[in-house]
This record gives sequence, C-alpha cells and structure tokens, in this order.
Amino acid sequence: MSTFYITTPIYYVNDAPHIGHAYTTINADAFARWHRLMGDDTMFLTGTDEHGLKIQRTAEENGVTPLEQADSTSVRFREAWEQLNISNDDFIRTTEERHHLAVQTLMQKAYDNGYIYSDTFEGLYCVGCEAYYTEDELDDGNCKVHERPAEHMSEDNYFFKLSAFADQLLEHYEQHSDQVRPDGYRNEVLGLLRQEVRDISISRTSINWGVPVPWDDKHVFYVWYDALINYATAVGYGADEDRFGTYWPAAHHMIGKDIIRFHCVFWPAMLLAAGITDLPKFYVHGWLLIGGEKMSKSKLNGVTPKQLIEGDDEQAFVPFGVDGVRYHFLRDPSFGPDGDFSYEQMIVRYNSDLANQFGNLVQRVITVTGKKCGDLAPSCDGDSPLKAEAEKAFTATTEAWARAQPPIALDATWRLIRETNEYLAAKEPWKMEPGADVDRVMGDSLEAIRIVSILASPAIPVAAQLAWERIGMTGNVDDQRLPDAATWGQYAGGVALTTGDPLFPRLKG
RNA sequence: GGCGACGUAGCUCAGUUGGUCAGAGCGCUCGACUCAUAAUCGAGAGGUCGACAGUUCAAGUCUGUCCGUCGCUACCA
Repeated sequence: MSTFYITTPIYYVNDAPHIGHAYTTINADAFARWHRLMGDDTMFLTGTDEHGLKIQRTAEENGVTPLEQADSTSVRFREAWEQLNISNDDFIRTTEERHHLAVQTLMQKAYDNGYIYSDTFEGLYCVGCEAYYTEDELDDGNCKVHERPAEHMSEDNYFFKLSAFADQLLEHYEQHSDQVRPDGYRNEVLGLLRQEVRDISISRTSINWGVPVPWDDKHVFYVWYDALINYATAVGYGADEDRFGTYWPAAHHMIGKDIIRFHCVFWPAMLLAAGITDLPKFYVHGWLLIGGEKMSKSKLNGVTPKQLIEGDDEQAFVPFGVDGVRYHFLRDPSFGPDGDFSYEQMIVRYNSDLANQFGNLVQRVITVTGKKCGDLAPSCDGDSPLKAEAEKAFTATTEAWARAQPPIALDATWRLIRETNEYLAAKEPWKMEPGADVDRVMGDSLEAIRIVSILASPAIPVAAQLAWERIGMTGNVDDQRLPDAATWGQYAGGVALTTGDPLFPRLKG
C-alpha cells in the first residue's frame, strides 16, 4: 500500500476564514479523498498558525492573552472546515506542545550541524508583514502592503545558512520535474535558486510569543520558520520516528503561489540542514480573482464560505449547499493560473453540471426504473455500450488527479454522465414495454450512476453518498476502493430504489 | 532592465515531436422528445487560431519583430 500525505498551509489566526482559505482547503481535501479511494494510506493535515508579533499585539488590544486570542480564531477555522465537509485527519495548532518539541528538535539539529549562526540585524520592520524591508521596498517609509510606517529595529538574530543549500536544491528541482506542479511554478522556483541566495534571519528577541530557541532562551523563532515545521510535527517528527518515516516521504504541500519561496526554497533547505533528505512535493494554485482583480481584504469580507453554502438574503445569494460550493472551487478555476471567482458563473456551473446533468440523471433513472421494472431494480449488462465509456471516464479521471488537475478530472467523470443521458435518449426506455430490454437499459444506467458516485465523491461527498443510497447501494461510497470499484458490471440489482427531493435543486440567477 | 508565461468560437479553455487541428464544455438559436429539476437529445451558428514578416511541399503547431495581458526578479531614479 502506498502512502499519501497532503497538507494545507496553516492559516494565520489574525484573519477569519474566507473563500481564499476555502479554495485551498477544498482542493487539498479533494486530493485526500481521491487518494483514499485509490487505497492509499492517506494523511490529510490542516491547522492554524498562532505565533508572532501580530497576534501578540492583537491580543493586547483585546485585553486577552495571545493564546486566548488564538483560541477564538482557530475554532472558526475548525467550524468552517466542518461545514465544508473537509476530511482532515488532524488539525494542528502551532501553540501545541507537540509542535514546540518538534520545532526545537529540528532546529537544534540544524544548529548542531552548523547551519545556524548568530549575527546582528538592523533594519526597517513591518509588524504587519513581520518582515524587514529596505528603504526602497517601502513607499515613503510605509509598508506597501499594510500602508503603515515600518519601524526601526535592531536585534541579535540567529541566521540560517540558506546559501549552503542553493546548489543542492537547484539540482533537486532540475532533476525531479514532478516536485512542483503545475510546471510553470517549477520554473519560478528554479529562477529563485539561480539567483543569489542569501542567508535568512530566523529568530527574534523583540517578542516572546513564539517557540523558544532551545540553545538561547532570549530568542523565539521567527513565526514563518516555526510555522513550516508543523508539516513535520503532525506526522511525528521527533516523537514517533516510525510514523514520520511512513508519511514524510509521501508529503505533498498544497500552497498558493504567494508562498512559493518560503515553501519551495526555505523549507526544503531547513529539512536538509536537519538531516532529512526526503523533500516534499508541491501543488501550487493561483489566486481567485474577483472580477479580474486580486481579492482584497474588504472584498473577501464580502463573501464567506458560509454565505455561499447557506445563501444570504442581504447579498441576494442563493444557497449552493456544501457540494455546490466545493464543486465550483474544484471545477471552475484552472488549477495553477489565477482563476476568476464569479457568482454568476457559479450559478451557471451548478445548474448545468450538478442540477441538470447529474441530479436530473439520478432522478429520471430512478423514476423510469420504478415505472418499468417493478419494485426491485434490475442488474446491469456486463456487455453494455456504456461499459467502454465508464472505462474511459475512469482512466481519464485517474490520470487528471495524478497530474494534479481537479477541473480536468471532474470533466472526465462528467463525460460518463453525459454519455448516460445520451444512452437513455437513444433507447427511450420510457416507451418500452416492461421486460428484458428495459431492464437492461435501466440496469446499465444504474451502474453508470454507481460508478459516477464513486468518481465524483471527492468533489461532492454528500450528494455522491445520497445517490449511492438511492440506487440501493449500502455502506459508504467513501469506502469503495479503486480501480476495482469502478469496474463495469457490479450493479446486481434486486434492491429497492429510493425516490426523493432533487439532489441539486435548480438555482435561479 | 532581465527571465518566463500567455493571447484559439460570446465565455472557460483542449490542441505531444509542423501535414483531417480548426476542437470540447458552457451560453445562444432552431428542431425532437416528454421518463426527469422548463431538465434531456439532435442540429446549427462559420473563430483570417493577437499583428506582421520568414522557414517549409505544408504552420495555432518552428524563427524573428511588434502589440497586448500577466508572473517572477533586478536596479536606477
């Protein structure tokens, strides 16, 4: 059995969950679900990043402790992911003891190996970014991101010898073309490594809300470096070497393109410095654009996952349901380039793919079967014309997931839905007399629905399970294992079908 | 400034090594059907494949230039 370990970035608790977080997390979830279907021993991690000056200050402003501050926001992420049916196996918080231990273990190793040294750092610091800037990176002394003055700071820092790993990493990414997907982002990583790679500051003395540096307790680690290590913490780094050995070699990080440098350059170097030679792979996505523009905080605040799922009268949002939201984020934006988030497009896609094609297919097949085949469903024909289509759909779907292209995978699955609708139109079972011919047509259609339910379950887990049950299948669709479960000819019939409300009621734009 | 990507039907995009490559889905129009959530099925609408020049028997598919969009990165001011 192979293993698959996938992570989302851990989200900074200074910000409430928005659709950008949801986009990343839903994609990671779909990959996790797909790999479970494929029978992989899968580990899916998400969580929250809770250290740093920004949290410390926010807590002070609110008159609470930093941990209380983090608690209140972290739980909102948990709730959001629960609502979106995210199937994470663990939820890590960087304030947890296990994480502190892992950070200290890993950094101590890097220190012992001679890759960390002390130096004085002086510069202009933006609290919002938690980063130092040079004069010309600022806009009249103000941080361009946060539009506030950068502060003069001078402190003794520990530095990480990133420069010592530039060549090794360059070679690594040159030789392994599948480490960073899509390919365009791999080129960016190579570009970063071909330039001068400078050592980086990794500790702070000016704050205390962080993980203490084990060999010098006046310092805490800079929030970014503490944060990255969460990926190792969660699979037992420093605590359970067997577990770490099992999952770490299969690590995949789902990230947005804005954090490529930290993840694809800094993080692997830190691993190497600590003597870990298995380097993670990356799935890099672009940003969701709203009306062609990069999402701003204010625009984001206008749209939350919850509003899209449940609908919102004030904003005149219709309820897409959990699966509707998930499907849109997986199917509409190309994976990699920036994609447009469009409410109108979301409705069009929902009505077309979910309501008209899939939901309606389930409905019509169950109804016709009930009218023409008696109380118990017929079995499928081992030699149906749909058999080849099901095989094609499975092959193409599998290939697209392997290439890290959810939109293409879903399109491939939906091809079987369209083929089944065509098949029904060609056979017109509703005109036929009850008998073997109708039984065959309906059995085949039910078999196609069975297979689609499995293949579509990573995207629309709720509806897939519902369809699964309505055609008389038992157990959980999530527990099916590919490729066997997708092999044509397994629908045995002899069971009662269930009618019900439409899986996806049509929405009015 | 350097490096790189992209610019194909109204929309989102497919189009390996040049020769059925002018395509798919959605949208739209018309037709069919009525089992189904006014869903489904079929047909069509004719986009000079950003512009120009070139290589070739043959170019979205190669070369050069230009225009446009974007990303990464550097630096002067």
